[in-house]
Amino acid sequence: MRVRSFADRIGGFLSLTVSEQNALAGLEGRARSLRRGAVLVRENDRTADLFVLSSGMMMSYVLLHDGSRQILRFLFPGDLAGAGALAYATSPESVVALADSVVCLFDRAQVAAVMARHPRLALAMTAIDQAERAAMTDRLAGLGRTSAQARIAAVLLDIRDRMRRSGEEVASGFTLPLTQEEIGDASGLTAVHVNRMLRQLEEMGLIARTGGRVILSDEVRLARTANYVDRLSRIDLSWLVPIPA
Amino acid sequence: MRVRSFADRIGGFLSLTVSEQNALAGLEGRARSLRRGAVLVRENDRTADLFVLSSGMMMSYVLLHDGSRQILRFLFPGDLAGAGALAYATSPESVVALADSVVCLFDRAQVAAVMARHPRLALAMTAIDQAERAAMTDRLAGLGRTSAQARIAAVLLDIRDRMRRSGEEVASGFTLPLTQEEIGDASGLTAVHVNRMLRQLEEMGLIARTGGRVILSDEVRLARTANYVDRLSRIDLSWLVPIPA
DNA sequence: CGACGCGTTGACCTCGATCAATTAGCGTGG
DNA sequence: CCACGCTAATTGATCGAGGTCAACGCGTCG
Repeated sequence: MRVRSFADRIGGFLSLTVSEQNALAGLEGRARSLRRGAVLVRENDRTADLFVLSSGMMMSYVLLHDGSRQILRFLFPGDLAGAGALAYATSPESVVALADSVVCLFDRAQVAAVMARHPRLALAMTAIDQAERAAMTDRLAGLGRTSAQARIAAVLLDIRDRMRRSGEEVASGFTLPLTQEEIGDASGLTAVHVNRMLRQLEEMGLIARTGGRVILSDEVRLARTANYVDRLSRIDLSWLVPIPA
Repeated sequence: MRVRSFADRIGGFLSLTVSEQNALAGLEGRARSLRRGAVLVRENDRTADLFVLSSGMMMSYVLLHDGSRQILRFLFPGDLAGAGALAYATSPESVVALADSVVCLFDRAQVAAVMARHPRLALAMTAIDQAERAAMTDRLAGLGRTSAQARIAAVLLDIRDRMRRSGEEVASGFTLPLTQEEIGDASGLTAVHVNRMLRQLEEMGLIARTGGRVILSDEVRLARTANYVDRLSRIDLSWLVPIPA
């Protein structure tokens, strides 16, 4: 199983000073293991913790009054989540494990202290968050303005890229760790229609499926139909380098 | 015309020290006036600036390959935008003035410097950003999972609350500074359907319209049908207070 | 074996899109 | 003051993407 720390993630965008590395190492908080399906945070729970997913896979979502669910984000090793705790006393979203997972919890005061001492880390964190925001706006545009087919294609590409970034070896294909209902809740569709769109993408030759595995056969056309951009890969922190502590 | 600085906005959540006030005052950047319709930033433009809207009203949006538009956010005086510059060399979104407006531009290096010197401001900025993220997830859930009627109701409530926060006196009603097409591009609907939903809300007695003015006649029912939450009003930074510089 | 969750498929329906036409508001020039 | 032209709002008719409902297959687990 792939394991990633937050230091690994930040280090991927910025070369860290020893002092910064130590700060991040010292931050490694309370570890907690979660079984598949276990709920880490429930919407409106009182919470003061942020966390980094160390291994496994999780998702965050909100529930609407009629019981329907909108999945906001899939989490992979190295991802920071729960940052809502910086602004709210209670969580604006629920977080649940999609696979057996391990998380590292940090109290927001710890996070604040590290940010105060290491401005460059604070800025890197902010920048990564901005990239996630951009990814979210892409999803917003997808839900508001694109076809069911495009949304499914986008989900597939997004998960593939996030798996890769988290250290998984994803060559041509990967095992989709989601039910079609979950894909639907992420893309604003019903499970039934997700099924039809997967079939359609398959018939068009853009993907192939065998068992639980998905192969992105024609990434170029897939990315084009999805309007997809890998926001995390475009991060440019070069302007930040000349500002050491 | 209402004018708001970023200091006003942050000060609304946190009592600032003199040093912090000075830092924000010193940050007030290059002012720039924009006519209604003027484009401040275009998607993929090279940019290193963030900005605060001082007066007027703007919006950010992205364009899809087929030419359709998704409005991401409406900006009111005091709102910070362009934070994508912290992560990217080119803007992930376009920003345009919806009314004659004035903005204050800051280079990201300036912003970084202030954040480095004033950790509490950095955290407050981060927290406000988290609140905007929460608002965006609400919109995501709205687009993915709610009816056209609910989305329109949400847009109306959102704009009302943002106007209020920016200092506008919004009693029972306000002048909607948007075309129905813009409301549609914000909510993932067509202008035609926006029109029908406005009429429907009117017939249901939830809103009233006279000329360009909208009156939210039954806020309670409106909020219920919209699944609406005012994220900015729930920010709780009390935990931050005990960490002075 | 039976219950259950998930995937798959078909039949049908609805919400919102699309197409089209009309009306209202408003600034401009005569 | 009025004719014109443009943009936005409004309304009706029709279409279609995606939802809903229902049935069935298949694998897993107790």
